[in-house]
Amino acid sequence: MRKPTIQDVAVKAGVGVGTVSRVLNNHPAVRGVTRDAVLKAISDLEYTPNPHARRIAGGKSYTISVLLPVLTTEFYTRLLDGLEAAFQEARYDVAIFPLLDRSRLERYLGSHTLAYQADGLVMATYNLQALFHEHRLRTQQPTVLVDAYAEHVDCAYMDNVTGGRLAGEHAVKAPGPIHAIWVETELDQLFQTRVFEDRRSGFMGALAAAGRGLGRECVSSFDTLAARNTAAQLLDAVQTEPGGVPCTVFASADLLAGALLDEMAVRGLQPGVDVRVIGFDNQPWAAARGITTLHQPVESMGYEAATLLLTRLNGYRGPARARRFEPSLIVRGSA
Amino acid sequence: MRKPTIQDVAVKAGVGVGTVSRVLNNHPAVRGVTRDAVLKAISDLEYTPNPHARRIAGGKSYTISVLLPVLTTEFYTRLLDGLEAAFQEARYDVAIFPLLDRSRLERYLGSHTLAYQADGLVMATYNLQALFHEHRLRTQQPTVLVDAYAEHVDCAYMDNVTGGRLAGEHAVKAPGPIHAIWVETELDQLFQTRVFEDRRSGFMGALAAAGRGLGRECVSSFDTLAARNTAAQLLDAVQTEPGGVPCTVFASADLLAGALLDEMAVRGLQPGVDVRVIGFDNQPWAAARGITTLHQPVESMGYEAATLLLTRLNGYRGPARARRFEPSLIVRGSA
DNA sequence: TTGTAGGCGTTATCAG
DNA sequence: CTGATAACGCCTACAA
Repeated sequence: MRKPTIQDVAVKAGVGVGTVSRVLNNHPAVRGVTRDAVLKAISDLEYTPNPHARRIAGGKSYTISVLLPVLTTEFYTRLLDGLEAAFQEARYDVAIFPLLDRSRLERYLGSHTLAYQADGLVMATYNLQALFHEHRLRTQQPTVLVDAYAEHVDCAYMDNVTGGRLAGEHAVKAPGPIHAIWVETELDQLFQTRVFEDRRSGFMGALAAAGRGLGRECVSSFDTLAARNTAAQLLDAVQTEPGGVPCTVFASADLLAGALLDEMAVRGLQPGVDVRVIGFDNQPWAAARGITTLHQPVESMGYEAATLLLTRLNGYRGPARARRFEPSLIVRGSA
Repeated sequence: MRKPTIQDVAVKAGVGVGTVSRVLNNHPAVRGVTRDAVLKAISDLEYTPNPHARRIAGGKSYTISVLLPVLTTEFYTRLLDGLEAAFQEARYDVAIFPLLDRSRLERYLGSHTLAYQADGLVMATYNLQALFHEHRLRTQQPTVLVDAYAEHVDCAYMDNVTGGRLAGEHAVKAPGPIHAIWVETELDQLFQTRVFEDRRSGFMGALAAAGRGLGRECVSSFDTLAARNTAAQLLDAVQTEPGGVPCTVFASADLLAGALLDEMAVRGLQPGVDVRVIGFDNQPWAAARGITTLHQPVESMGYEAATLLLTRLNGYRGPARARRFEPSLIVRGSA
């Protein structure tokens, strides 16, 4: 009852192993009839190729390492969906390395791990290139950045500046003061991301272009409690100042927007009327709560990132490419 | 500049490949001098064996799949530290599969993935055995549960009943009412864990043994905001009822205890005097906040789980073994 | 105790 | 288009 091999399939289909290998790899030079016979043998035998054997025979590992932060957001689930879809089509395996902490990252970069054995590397959100040079990775693996941008590296990134701008352009459509809540950025330099800076600069730009100024700015860490407290502080200020309501608040992440809506409900403030709320991310629950927000084509970004890496693996040697993805505004009741 | 192979090492050390292979696998029949020479060649060349080649030649992949939830808690970082330490010693690679969502889990179990090819499986916290049967995994891989218990499977688990009991025994040392805050368990049956149930039953047992009853019970989801709200509710009730203070509160996770302390501070209630607080987990920040809590030997549990799996891989065929680990009470100012 | 040779399941390179 | 056959890097007898 041992696992069937390519040999077994070849015998059963009455062809040579080479032919079986060809149909396995979608090689064009196979006659239709032959291909069908092989395919039938494969399914009859419930044959699955041994990945280790192809790794050793082909000189490639057919494995991609994906390094990503472990924020338990839907964002990374969707990102992985996009990445995995593309890699699976190309028969690559993906190994996920959650960056739980800094020392773990360094271990991943040690030469004994799977990360080292992989054919390519996907780095999400954080640009760890610098660190890679410190550790002078011997085999410079093809690398692609996703949800991050850097020069001289292939990357697929979300244009958060544009996202911020769209939010700003929507904000200025209404009169009244405009406020914003930003997300506190990580302290560790290594784990820094420019996402929220970008959203801010896009937003500010739109306001400036419309000749509008920003009222209050608050900063909150990415945490429900902190978000709620920040929302309360902002509303306290807004409610006590003359002409404070109606106003518009750009909450630069849906988590913040949700907390703001909660706090507004307590105070009897009506979304879209007393306080117009614009979020960011289009989280799954954003629709139900009627949050006007920015949707990000995350899966597409992941898919494209994977595609960029695959072209490198297939021999592309040209200059680094950058693929930009634009968030789109989804208008709902909150603004 | 290509990766050195076992051949290169053999040449450099002036021995045959067989000898190199033997020292690689800790085979006893190698002379000390020879071994040293080989070892030197290995480190000179910075040679690392190709795991895929090992797999295909030896029939093992030397890879372990670790399935774990992605709660970004220190708990899983420590657990992985323990697991990886043991596996590294045995020259096994570990591939981490974060269980971001249900469909992803099913994909991991698909026959093409690394998880399927691994020599063994570690499942953390959740017992997914049932699912495995549904999917009738053909190659029943050796599996070990960690931070979870089930019959007929090797497992290393934290005795949360004892942890709860220790908390209870500490709680009953003081007079006054005793309250508790529990963590809401996951809705999806598949992703269920008994951890919090166990803490509860241990705690209740200790109270019963001491002839004491439980006052108020609250449930909170594992989220800072929810925890804070729950704490507020509890304190509202406690402060308004006669003889409500001083009292003792068992917060079954440090996250809950921290939120409780925050809310107490707002109300001017003194920890350890007005309200005695007992947490659970001994998070890194628990010491600074003076939280009396239960420390869990998480690394040891991980290490032991890995060891159990390794014995299976080395041919152990006996009955399932269960290794129990006991939390220990750390008394600080809060109780 | 050590070296040599055969084989593991694929892919890739040839002739045909 | 297809079938042999030589790699790929390692492990494991078997022989020395």
